Amino acid sequence: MSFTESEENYIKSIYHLQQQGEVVSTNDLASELQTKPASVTDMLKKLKAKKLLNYERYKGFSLSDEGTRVALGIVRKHRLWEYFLVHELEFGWDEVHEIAEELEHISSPQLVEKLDNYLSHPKFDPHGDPIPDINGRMELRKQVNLIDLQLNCEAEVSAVGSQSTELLELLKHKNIGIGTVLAVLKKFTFDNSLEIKVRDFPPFSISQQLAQTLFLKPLYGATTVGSISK
Amino acid sequence: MSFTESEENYIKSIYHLQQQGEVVSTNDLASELQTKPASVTDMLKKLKAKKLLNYERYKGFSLSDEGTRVALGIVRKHRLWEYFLVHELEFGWDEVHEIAEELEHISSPQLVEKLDNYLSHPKFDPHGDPIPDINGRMELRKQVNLIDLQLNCEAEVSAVGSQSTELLELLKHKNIGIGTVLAVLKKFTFDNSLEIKVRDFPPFSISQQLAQTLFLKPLYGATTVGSISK
DNA sequence: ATTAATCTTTAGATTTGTCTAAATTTTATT
DNA sequence: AATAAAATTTAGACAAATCTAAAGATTAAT
Repeated sequence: MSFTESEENYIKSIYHLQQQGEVVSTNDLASELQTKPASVTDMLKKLKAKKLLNYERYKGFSLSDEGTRVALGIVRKHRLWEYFLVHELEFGWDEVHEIAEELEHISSPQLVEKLDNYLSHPKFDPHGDPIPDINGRMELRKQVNLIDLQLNCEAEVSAVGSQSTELLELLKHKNIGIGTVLAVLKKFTFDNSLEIKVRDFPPFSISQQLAQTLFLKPLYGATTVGSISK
Repeated sequence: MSFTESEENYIKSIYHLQQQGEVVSTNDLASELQTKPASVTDMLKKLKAKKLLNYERYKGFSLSDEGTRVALGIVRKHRLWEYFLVHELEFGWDEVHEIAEELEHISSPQLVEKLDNYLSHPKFDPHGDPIPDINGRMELRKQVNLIDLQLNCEAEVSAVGSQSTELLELLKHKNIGIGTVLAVLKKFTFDNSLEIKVRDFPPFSISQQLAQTLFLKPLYGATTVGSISK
């Protein structure tokens, strides 16, 4: 079975929102896709009819197994093309997302496999996201300690190393929590403090002790700190 | 200005039909695009409104300079991708057309230039068709004797060197005629015979004497091609 | 537990590209 | 030149994907 570009975009967005943890809502999906909730509802019905989605009106929705399989196929194509654009064509890693959004809809399965082979089966794309194999399997993204995070690489806080009230108080004061997206701008060797930038806030600095408690994972579609997309 | 995939397909088809010499008609275009004449008329009006086409109802049409420029851009992308698919991804030259039909609609101009650079500015695609440069200029294609045809380069029989019944009998037996598309798979130096492959038939071999009577031109836009700059 | 606020869906319209069937224009034939 | 044939265009309809506006369902708040 084949799908329209629009259907594929919905499937991919649902997949990504599901990965981010929360239950996906019609409104979430509408804003992710830059469209209106009414349009989303229409498409949900189509995807349900094609058995890609578990959906009941007013009750929410999630990808079916088949929908997930399709989503992983699109993600595979997107990330392989990003890898090609950066490592072969010498694009910057911040320039390739939009182009890959087009390339991911090219349908030939043979093309994907030949490309994968040509690139020697890369496991991660230029943003650090894992590339699913032909069966949809991919390596888990490992959490990285903030201390070890690459400069200017956006990542999302996924765990904290302690639950102490003192730590939580400090995190709250600095507007950092699970899901916060940030990047390291500078590392100071004098005291191992870091200058970081949290989305929608001006840069500020944090201590080595604090940094050590924060674990992060790279973001899908991460960009330079200057131009926050997604 | 940008164009829909459908608009681009119309522009490209008009370009190709114009290259084949005759004046292009609504019916020709409809059958080329596997659609109906009424649909063609609708699109012609759209393309005229976008100044890509000189068109007056019932009087015929032709690409404007701007339309030609756009067509050459699409042809450039198509042929560069075909080159990539065959020479980098190791597709057979007979497998790449449909895939390139999709890839030619990817919009990024930067991608085209990086790809061209990556491939070291090839002048001809795997079928022997010339690849327009960024200004729409490309090398003229001349008729080539079958003896001189490059290996694995598809070409269309455009002339035979004799009208003898003996020759025509042989050509008929081998299913070769004007317009036949074939490629040379192998050349044998022992007797200068050639192993060739005619579309839709298994490969077979022909003698030096026969090969010498056959003149071919690479597929698609036949003879002329100027440059439309600016 | 009502009411208010929010979220989701329906109803009906719009745009793009297509179609069929009928009308119009051009061209070819007698 | 008149008429038949062919090519082209118009008129009206449809499917896909979207929109706005309004109605329906759920959730939150008093």
